Amino acid sequence: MDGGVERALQVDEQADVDRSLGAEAEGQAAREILRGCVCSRTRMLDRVLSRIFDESLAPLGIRSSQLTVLALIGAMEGLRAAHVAKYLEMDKSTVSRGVGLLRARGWVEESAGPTRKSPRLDVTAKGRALLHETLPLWSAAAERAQDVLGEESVEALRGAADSFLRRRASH
Amino acid sequence: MDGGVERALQVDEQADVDRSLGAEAEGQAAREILRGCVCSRTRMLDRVLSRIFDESLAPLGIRSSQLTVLALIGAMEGLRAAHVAKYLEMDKSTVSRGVGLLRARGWVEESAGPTRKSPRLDVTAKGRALLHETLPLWSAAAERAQDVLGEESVEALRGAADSFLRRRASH
DNA sequence: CACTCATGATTGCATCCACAACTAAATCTC
DNA sequence: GAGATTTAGTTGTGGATGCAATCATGAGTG
Repeated sequence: MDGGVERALQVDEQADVDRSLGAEAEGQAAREILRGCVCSRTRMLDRVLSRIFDESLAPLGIRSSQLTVLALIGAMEGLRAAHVAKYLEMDKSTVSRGVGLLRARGWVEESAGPTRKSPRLDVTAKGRALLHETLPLWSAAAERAQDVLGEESVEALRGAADSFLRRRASH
Repeated sequence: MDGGVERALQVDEQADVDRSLGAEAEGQAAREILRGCVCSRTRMLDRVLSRIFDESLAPLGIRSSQLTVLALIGAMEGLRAAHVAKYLEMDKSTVSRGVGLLRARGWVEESAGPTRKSPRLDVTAKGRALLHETLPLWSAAAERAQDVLGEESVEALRGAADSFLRRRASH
């Protein structure tokens, strides 16, 4: 096989990426992006974490993304779709479809809200039961995440999220 | 304590929603998940970052996710799809379709690899030109990310990714 | 009250993402 | 070298995601 690629995947990716670059300016751009991109790195971590949590939650037929929405609705009274979108930094269309799935599965229901156009969202009894069932699976996933990412990485992620939430709240 | 849930929505001028988090047991499970879930928080940060980067890159018709793959292919010689999947923690099917898009747009081409079944991937001249063009837009996005998330949060994310990459490399 | 504007939600579209099933090719084993 | 196993890539399916466009409703103004 190709020594550079293999070693990159085993030892120190970044160092080998640098080493495998030619002197061309195009390689510079590629390296610059790969090294420094918080976005691609965060997405990678998201993929790793989602894989772990979704696998753990699979027996209950709910995914981590849906569980987040369900938990939010369950934790706050009188929540409406727009609030979910704002709090979770989601597009309203994503929330709309996500809530649609939660409703289709009988975990969430719409009640008449203060206005006609935006009904309030509530977790059904079935949904509350599910939330209870998810707890042990969720805990197991969290432990596995620690094993896979390492405590340092998980703590850093928590810190990043906390920092962002504080910043968002103060703005 | 977190406080993020309440404070975040307070910004929305919806004081009613603030009187949330009832004392019921079900709310406990929901709160537990919301507060502690690294997965949902990481995904939220991913959404925020992807929004910023995709918006910035939009004029060039490439998304951050595609740019990551393109940059990786451009940075490493003789890369094949399976390597991309491993390095970026993606499913092979996702890589397959992603590379298909990059090829359809003329940014990536397949050359005959060492074996028949796995061709090597190379960035075309057009792709290299694009990589150059992305640099200033990417830098602008990185700056905006700093503004939105805050330096502390971005640094924590970098640390988390670095920590994970080191750990993965040593395993 | 009518008009305007902002808000909340849905739908079309394209992509992102992964699991499962499948095909084909490389590798291993005997 | 033939058969079993592993590996690489594709395709089907279902959900996640966001942008743009749309529609209905709420709010504000004259």
